[in-house]
Amino acid sequence: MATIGDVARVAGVSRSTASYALSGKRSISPAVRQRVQAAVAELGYTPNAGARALATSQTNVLGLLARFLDDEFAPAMLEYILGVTHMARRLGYDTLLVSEEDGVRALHRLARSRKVDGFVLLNVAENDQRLAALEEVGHPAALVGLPGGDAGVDVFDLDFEAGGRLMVDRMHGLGHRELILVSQPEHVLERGGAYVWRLANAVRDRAEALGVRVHAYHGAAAQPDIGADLTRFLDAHPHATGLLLNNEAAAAALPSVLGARGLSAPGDLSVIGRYSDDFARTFSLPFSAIDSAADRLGRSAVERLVGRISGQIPAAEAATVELLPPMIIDRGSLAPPRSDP
Amino acid sequence: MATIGDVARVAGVSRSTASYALSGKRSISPAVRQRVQAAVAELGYTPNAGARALATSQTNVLGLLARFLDDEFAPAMLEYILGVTHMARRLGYDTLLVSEEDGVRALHRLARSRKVDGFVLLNVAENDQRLAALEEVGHPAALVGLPGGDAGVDVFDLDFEAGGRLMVDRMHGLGHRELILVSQPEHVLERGGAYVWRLANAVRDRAEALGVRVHAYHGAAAQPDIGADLTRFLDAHPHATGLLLNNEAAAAALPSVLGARGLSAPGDLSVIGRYSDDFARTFSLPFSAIDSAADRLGRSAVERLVGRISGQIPAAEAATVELLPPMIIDRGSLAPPRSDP
DNA sequence: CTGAAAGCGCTTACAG
DNA sequence: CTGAAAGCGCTTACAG
Repeated sequence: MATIGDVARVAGVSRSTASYALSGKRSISPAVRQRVQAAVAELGYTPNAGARALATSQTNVLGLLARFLDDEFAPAMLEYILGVTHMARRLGYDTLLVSEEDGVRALHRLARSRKVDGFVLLNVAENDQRLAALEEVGHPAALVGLPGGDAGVDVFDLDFEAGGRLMVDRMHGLGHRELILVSQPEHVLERGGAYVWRLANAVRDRAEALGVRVHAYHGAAAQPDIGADLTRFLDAHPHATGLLLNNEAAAAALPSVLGARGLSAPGDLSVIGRYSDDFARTFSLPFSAIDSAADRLGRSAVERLVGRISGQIPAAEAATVELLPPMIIDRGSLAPPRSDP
Repeated sequence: MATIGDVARVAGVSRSTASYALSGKRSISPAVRQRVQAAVAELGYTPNAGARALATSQTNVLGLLARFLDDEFAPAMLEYILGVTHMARRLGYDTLLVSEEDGVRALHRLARSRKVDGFVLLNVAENDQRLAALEEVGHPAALVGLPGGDAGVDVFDLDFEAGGRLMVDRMHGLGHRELILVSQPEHVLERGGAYVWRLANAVRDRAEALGVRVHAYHGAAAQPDIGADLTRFLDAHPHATGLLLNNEAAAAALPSVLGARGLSAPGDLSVIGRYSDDFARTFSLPFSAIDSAADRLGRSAVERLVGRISGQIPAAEAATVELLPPMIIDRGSLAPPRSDP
């Protein structure tokens, strides 16, 4: 493998000149620059990452800490991951994907070994153990998911409260006065999945303010339980005309459940979900939904993180919380309630 | 951040002794070893990865080259990825996830910069551009997916031919004599998704040998097209009693399609799919299926790759092709055909 | 059983 | 505008 020494020799300059010619950190005569570039091309030179990391204390690698939970919807995680890897690459970074259980250990290991320049944490919980570790190690970081207290680092998330309000407003505007809300399982919530109650509380408050009845439930996160749950909820509230879903599995199961009852949306029931457009396409979900914008959140987190690492965002600049305004992607499952004869 | 020099000073030994005490590469008096270990614990010492990589030419990082295709089923990829990251970590490696379009470029970049010790290639095509690049760079590698020619590196895949035979044998054994096969879209095949025709051809040959009629189709990879496709296939062959699916989207869409027709499996139609258990659970698919064993394939690939990297598998040992025997996970969608009155 | 020293391949003050 | 040299933090022959 060619080294900078080889490049220097071929170009007939010193190693430092070769290095500067490549980094552009000091002015170089055009002739020399040309010779160096030619040598690089001829030798297929690429700097040794370890040597460069040792010399500069920069790795150009980001640590991506995913957190997979048994009772959550794994495929959704992939979109965040791809958002992160794509933006990272675009900005000149590679991504170390960490899926191990013990995120705290991983953070310490990667930070202390200087394997990465910063971290993106996915699926951040209300009371996330990893935040304390993050503070200890002192690496730059960005979170996807809004934690409870002050994180001390940049945070990106969908505005789930606004999402809850938006769901109710839309239904109310169409004339619906009795709704069913199906959230993620209580396990998710107890474990710190704050987005569950943030949306649910917002739905409740807004509904109350508007005089809309809401029956709020937690549903299972997988089949066949969630199908049975949905059937039960629909049985219990025959006069409900709108269904709000903050639970991917419920959305995926709904077509069969409606089919089995001979119902269709929006004819018999208006439906709003909350999931990604990708998810909708993959599983043919014909329901209007608030876009979870996973890809975009991943990208934004990386953009900001790299800004911190590179110093483009001054260290003094306080950490921000960026809550993405929810947007409903219309797939035709919303209409005024059927006026019963 | 503590260095080996700090450890040496605190332990009262030389840097080389500290290093050897940690690596165990030469014998160390128990007393010294103790002091070094105590110093490590006290200082929270972790070796600097860049420095170690520079000194040893080993990074303890694996490059994972995923390949996401528009018309393939992305969530399935996640299982391979997790199989890889989990086994890698267990063996002391981190995983660099590469999702960029141009896999060939990425291979060169990572190999030449010595950022990784070896590569796992996912979703390998019949005629995969990345294989030539792999040979050029000379890094150890393992493939998930069987390419056309001789890859020159270790290959892991599901035995799709045996899978095709197994599907037909099972249906035939139950008494079915007319089947419909729904494969991935032709795009997938043309692009080099050899597993599509490997399974399809095996189905055709076995069926012919057993005197079973098979209507073979390609179906779309997403909704709503795949739903329409399925409906069309079922309409065209009202006497078919068995359905073989080598197409995840088709499996996901089938419950609604059957529901709409008032059909159920296996009462009206026996069904065998080919997807992972995880997929079945997530989407509540009630169909018996050949397990795609993504997690296991990812793990096996890493195990072998690390064996090559570490030299535990001698370089002289020829590359192997490991085809996993297919296994049907029974979910109750298989029964003898209804004896029409 | 242990230490002093060279070397891995870069970058970057320092000097001219 | 360019070069000689130090230094990043490890590992590992070499020497005792």
